[in-house]
Amino acid sequence: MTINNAKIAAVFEEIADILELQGANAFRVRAYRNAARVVRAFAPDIAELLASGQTLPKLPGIGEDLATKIAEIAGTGQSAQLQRLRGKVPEGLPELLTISGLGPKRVARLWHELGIQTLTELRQAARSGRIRTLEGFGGRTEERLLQAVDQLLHTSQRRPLGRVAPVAEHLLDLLREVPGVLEAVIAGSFRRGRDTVGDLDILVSARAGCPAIPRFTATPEVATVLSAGTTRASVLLHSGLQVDLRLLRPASWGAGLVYLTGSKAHTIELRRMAQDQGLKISEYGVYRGRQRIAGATEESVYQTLDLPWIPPELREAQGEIAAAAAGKLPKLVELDDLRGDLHAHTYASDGQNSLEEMAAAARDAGLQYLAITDRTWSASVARGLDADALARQIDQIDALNAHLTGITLLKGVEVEILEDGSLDLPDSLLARLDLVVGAVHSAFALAKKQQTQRLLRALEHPHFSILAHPGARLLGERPPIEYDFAAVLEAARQRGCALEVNAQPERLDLDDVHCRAARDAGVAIAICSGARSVDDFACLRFGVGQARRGWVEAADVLNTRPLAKLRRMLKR
DNA sequence: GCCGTTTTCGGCCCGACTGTTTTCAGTCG
Repeated sequence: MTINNAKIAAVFEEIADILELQGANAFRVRAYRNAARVVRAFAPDIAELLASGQTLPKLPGIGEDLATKIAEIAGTGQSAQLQRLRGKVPEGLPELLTISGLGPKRVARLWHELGIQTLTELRQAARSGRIRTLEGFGGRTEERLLQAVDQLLHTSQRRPLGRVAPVAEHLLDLLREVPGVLEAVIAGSFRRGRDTVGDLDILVSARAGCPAIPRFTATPEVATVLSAGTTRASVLLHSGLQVDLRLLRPASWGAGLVYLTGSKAHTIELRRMAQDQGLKISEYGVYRGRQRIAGATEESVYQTLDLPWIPPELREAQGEIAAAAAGKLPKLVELDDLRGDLHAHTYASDGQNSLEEMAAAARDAGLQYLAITDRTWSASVARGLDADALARQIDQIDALNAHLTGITLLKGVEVEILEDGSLDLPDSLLARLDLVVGAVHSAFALAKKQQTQRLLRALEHPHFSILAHPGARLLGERPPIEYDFAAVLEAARQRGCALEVNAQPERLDLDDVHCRAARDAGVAIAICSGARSVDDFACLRFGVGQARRGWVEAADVLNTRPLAKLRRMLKR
């Protein structure tokens, strides 16, 4: 079994859960959770790093003890501490912590006083009315727990950002119509552009007496009201999605935005800095003593700490605050910087529209060029292109370009990277194209070493231009393939190939962490829609968001180049 | 468990909501 960073993080999360159930010091628990977060966001594969004799660099929140534990897990795949802790609590107990409304104290009491160890036992106890017999637990609590268990069993956790966006924007429209509402935005991980969101955090700026909360909880989209106070409400939609609404006065708008946008780690870092300066930051403002000295805008909050405004996508406590303090924040790529799209399909393979329709839609989306990259014959899609069909499409595109205005089509293909790393079309044909996009769509479970060899061999093909969705993941459906990212990155750098950020909501691949590593390595990034219909160019914004989370600037992105320059780069 | 040009000990972000409390603990974000 290979130990990747995510697995090391999972060990720390489990240790934190069990310690919490044992009533351990809350800050010690936090240290483990913090370590899990830091390890997960660290791009190099730690197990490989250590195996190759290198040492783990100093990471924030990872001291001597945790560094030793990381080395143990990376080397042996085990944690003696976790083994020991697992013996102390029933196996199913940590899972109970995932129930909304149940924390460590209550779970521990349910276990000690009622012998509840699993979700099923919790449900039975609630149904039979045993929970309300405990001191401090009442009938309401019992009822809510029952609901929460059913909720947990019936809904999946995080959802792709691009799938939630339409719902989010609809709710904003509703809220903006409520009298007294001045502004409404989605904050939280949605605003930070994370690839998936667990819930929606809506922030509303309103005058006193604004009925936003009762109007919100009464909308037909709401299935269950979890809580509703004067400044805050929490609901479940029929889809199971949780939405939290927060009401603020205009004077607190900026402070509220900072707080509710997070991330939690970023917020904590800011609040700590404020403490050092004798200030206090809350969602209502920045205070010196009782006096509010800032808070109406986000800029005013950061300014009290002598920081420039930090783009939401960077707010992950990954060095952005230090960069801001040093005046070294990146100037992040924006949607408008994209001059073209380098990955799109037509009905020649698995797309739904013609060359002409795709060209027109791309032009309407503000693009100057569009690469047509249909799938090839060995793909598991109907009508994948063979050599003859691709040759015909090349001629069609040449003919079409002769009278297209405002947009240029580039000749490309999304070629299959076969299991052995060969491509399913001959180099002689690929040579006639403007660019070659290659991707893995099969044999996802190859061992890491073989998978790496496969990708490295593909990158060696003389006409290979862009490695599409390198991890081949599908959010919520398929985990990323296992491969040596550092080796692939180095090969791409040497060969002058780009790595794609595929903007399809289920892909967003490269992810943020790998975007940043690619940028740091000087490997070009291509932000592409992978469009299969004329509507799909709209998802480019999610790809841009992912790149922004990876600190990517316009100059790091292949398709921000003007066409002439792009052609020169592709020739190399 | 981490961290430190005021510290190697003693701190560690801050506030809202709920339920069952006669004043607050637990949970959440």
